[in-house]
Amino acid sequence: MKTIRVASFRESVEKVVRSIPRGSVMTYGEVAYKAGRPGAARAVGTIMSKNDDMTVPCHRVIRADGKIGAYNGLRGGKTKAELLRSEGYRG
DNA sequence: TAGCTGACGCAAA
DNA sequence: ATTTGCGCCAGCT
Repeated sequence: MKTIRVASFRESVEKVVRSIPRGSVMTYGEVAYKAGRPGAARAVGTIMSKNDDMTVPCHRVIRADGKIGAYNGLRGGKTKAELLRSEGYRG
């Protein structure tokens, strides 16, 4: 029998972001939708901002208007734009 | 438990 | 096309 653990929205979001293939990007709204909470794009941003997990390619999550948005800069001076461009994203 | 914060999203001007 | 304002949701103190 499985544990009765209910994945927090945060865990779902991290899982979705982790599933984003290299060279591709997803909007906060899309991530929220896949995480099971359509419209929670804001919450996704809130979660990502405090996310210290390097296993989550949070830099692959951009805004719905096409802008890159913000980034914690945990990569070491690398900007979100630099990382995305490095992976093949041109915008 | 309640209130504040913020890597967003969309509509209107 | 750009800027401003309001609404939305989950996390953190």
